[in-house]
Amino acid sequence: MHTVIFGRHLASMNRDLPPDIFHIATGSSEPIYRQMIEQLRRLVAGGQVKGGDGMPSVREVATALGVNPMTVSKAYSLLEGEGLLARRRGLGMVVAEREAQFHDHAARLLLLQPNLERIAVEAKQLELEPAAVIAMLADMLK
Amino acid sequence: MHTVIFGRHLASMNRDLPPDIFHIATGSSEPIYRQMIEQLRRLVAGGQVKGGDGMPSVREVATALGVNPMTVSKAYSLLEGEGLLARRRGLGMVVAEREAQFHDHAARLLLLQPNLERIAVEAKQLELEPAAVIAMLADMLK
Amino acid sequence: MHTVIFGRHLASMNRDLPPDIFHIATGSSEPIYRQMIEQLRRLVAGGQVKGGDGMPSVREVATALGVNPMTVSKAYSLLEGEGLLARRRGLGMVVAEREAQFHDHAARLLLLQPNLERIAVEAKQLELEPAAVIAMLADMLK
Amino acid sequence: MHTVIFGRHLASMNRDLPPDIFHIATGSSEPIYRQMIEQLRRLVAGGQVKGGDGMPSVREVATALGVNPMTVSKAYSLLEGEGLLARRRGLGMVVAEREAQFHDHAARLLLLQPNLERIAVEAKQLELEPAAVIAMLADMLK
DNA sequence: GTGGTCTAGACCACT
DNA sequence: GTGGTCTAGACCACA
Repeated sequence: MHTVIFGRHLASMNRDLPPDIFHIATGSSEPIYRQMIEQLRRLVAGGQVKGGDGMPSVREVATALGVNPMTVSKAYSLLEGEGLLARRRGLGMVVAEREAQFHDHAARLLLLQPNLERIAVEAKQLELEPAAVIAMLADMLK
Repeated sequence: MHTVIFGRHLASMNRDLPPDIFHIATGSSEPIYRQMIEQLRRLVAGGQVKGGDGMPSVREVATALGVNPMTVSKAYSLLEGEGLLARRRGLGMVVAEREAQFHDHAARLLLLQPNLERIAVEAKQLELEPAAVIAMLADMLK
Repeated sequence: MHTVIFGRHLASMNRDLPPDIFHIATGSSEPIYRQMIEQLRRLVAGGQVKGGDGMPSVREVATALGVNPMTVSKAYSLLEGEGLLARRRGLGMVVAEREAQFHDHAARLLLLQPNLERIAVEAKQLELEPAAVIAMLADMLK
Repeated sequence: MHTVIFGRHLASMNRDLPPDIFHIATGSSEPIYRQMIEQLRRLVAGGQVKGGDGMPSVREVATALGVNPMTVSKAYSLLEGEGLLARRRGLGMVVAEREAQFHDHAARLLLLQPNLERIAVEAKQLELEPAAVIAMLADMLK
């Protein structure tokens, strides 16, 4: 799969992530490449994926997901532009060391904040009881 | 705020709604017409807008929002197809009497459910403490 | 080409830039989309293109340059991600207002700095006389 | 800096070059093998490296730079094809005697010319004052 | 009309 | 083997 000829040249590459780290909802209106981007962002922020981890190759992911390699490539490129992935030319992509630091709990919570705010606005427009909304969310989080 | 342009004295004290009942985030990735549709649905379900209320004209809304009249027209047409608005020939759109009934609290909560579920999924991927997420939402709902 | 139906809906759109603002060296090893990106960055920094200016459409540029629309689209998308362009959905791209501010002379000089530093390193490795290098550059800048 | 590993006493006091004569920017978009080629060309033209000097082995350079030996080998092969390096069977590569002559100052300046022209073009697109550009370069060349 | 997404396939550069 | 670039063409959503 990824034959290493000279062991020491990828000192920073920890492990190769499996091609099935991405889970795509093909029915969703959200573009495939965008689903991939947001998933990887969360995986990194949550610590499931660490800096230096070797990403599965574009072709591997493409076959695993049954999508066109260009679609995967687009996601990778955008993640590279974002600083989350780094290219090892001729070798593949790795999770960037600097950017992919653990976010602490507070930082991760901040990532959810804008989405929570949207919920709050909608709940108010619906004139819902705060307690009922909170109870529903609490139930889902179990 | 609620300036009445043409006093329309009909049965059951209904009002003419102002052109600024919609609040559009032009920067959002959500289409304008869809923002309008969902806002009106919530306003009706929450009771801020009642059956028989007169909608502002396409042109009024378009200028108030700085949006293409075609976009407003599209939203109105879809809401009409949905049964939430009704066309009164020569008089413009009014909120439909039959469809636009108060939803009770449980029904309104159901409208929020899918969005809450998205939040729950994201919170789990971020490995957030349920208590922290709930506390944040509770704070926003005050 | 760009028929405006209702004049007031694009208050911030100053003028439509011609499709030939880009000059592509097809022989270059530098990718087409990257040439476009760097050219627009410089045009904005230099003030030749201002915030609010309407970009020519993807299809116009593509035919003017004789390249695939997707190539132009890629450049536009990356420039949007960079904040230099903004999408007006259904209407096309405009130069972003916030990002596309005049750079003053000092700021523009900073854009050239890294490239100049590369030159300096190379000149030293070639053990060139500073005066000769400077004279050559001065001649080219006339 | 110039540590001699194996004293090789041949005609015309030539040295063994250290494995760290190359300085690679792995983050650069310029390919590693190309960086190596251009650096060696400049070092030879500038006289820091002379005909007959012994190049460090592929393996030495690869480990010193943390680069794949194939990459170093590719650079060496291309430099050999160019005539700048020569293969001494069983002894490794040496800098070629015939090709690796001092370039006089004018010839070396010519090597820098294309890069300077790129700078000039960019400076014009940025509408920079020639004097300011020249001053900045002069400062760097000190 | 606008841009966005995805597919299929070819070719290239780098390691 | 790796990713990058470009083309050609189809389909969609938005205004």
